[in-house]
Amino acid sequence: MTPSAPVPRMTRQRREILDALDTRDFRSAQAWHERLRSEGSTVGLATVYRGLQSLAEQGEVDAVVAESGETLYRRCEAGDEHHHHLRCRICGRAVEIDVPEFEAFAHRIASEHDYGDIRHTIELTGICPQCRAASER
Amino acid sequence: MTPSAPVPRMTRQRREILDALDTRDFRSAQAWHERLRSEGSTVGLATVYRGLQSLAEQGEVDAVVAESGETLYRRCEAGDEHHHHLRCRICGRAVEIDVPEFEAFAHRIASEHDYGDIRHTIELTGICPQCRAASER
DNA sequence: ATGCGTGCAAACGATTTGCAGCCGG
DNA sequence: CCGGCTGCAAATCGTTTGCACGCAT
Repeated sequence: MTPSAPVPRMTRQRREILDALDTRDFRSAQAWHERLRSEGSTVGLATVYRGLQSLAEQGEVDAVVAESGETLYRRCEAGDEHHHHLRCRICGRAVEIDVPEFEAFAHRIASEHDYGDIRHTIELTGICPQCRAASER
Repeated sequence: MTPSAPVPRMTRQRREILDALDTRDFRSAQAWHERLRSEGSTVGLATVYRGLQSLAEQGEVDAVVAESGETLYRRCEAGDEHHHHLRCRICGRAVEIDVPEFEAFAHRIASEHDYGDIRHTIELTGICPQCRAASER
């Protein structure tokens, strides 16, 4: 089906991006770029954008669109294909959750309305313990 | 709790925006603006943005962030406070669905992780019957 | 009268793209 | 060697904002 996209070339900057993606936090492309620079990398912002995009296509990273409209990325949990998160609206820290029943539910609704090629996003956000403590003083 | 936000003034352009919001489709602020102009209104783009924002705050319109990052709006179903949609990725047409079990689920997960002020977004997208037919020829 | 709402254009912030040179395969 | 990858800067794009003026209250 897929006309076999060319395998991305392994360059220094691509490796650096991969290496940087070690935390479990969602961060914007700009934030990742900033982090890379602060660690001595000379990678360009555009390259980080292009790299994260291609990694997202390969399923190497998760990408979510925040309410602000900016896209946040983080390394994907290896293997596990489909998952959702509970993300803190303040610090971005996220924990993975699973919504077993929901997958089935989505498809039932979809076929009920005769919609095809179903895709779903569940964004669960809140304020994490640390941020709650910080904000209520 | 809320320090009572001032009641929006009812101006010609605000009325026009309200009037235009008659379909059940999600559209971008720019799309609504275009529609208003094409119907003879002279309302400005910035005003449409400001108007839709304030309407969203009042709960008069729904706002969802598309994958592209742009915000889509449509009139809210009267009364019904919380709901979700199955939206066509091609034409934007959406049907309202409800996910009764999910509300409870969201709060269980939240308290499990000690997150507060929980908010959730469920975006169910697919290709509607018409668009499927159109695209497969 | 007062000051919120509006229009316009400039400002913005995130992301994308054109292009010349680099370098991994 | 060659085409994909990179960096940079300029270009887009959606959205926001500053400001002077008009109009709803």
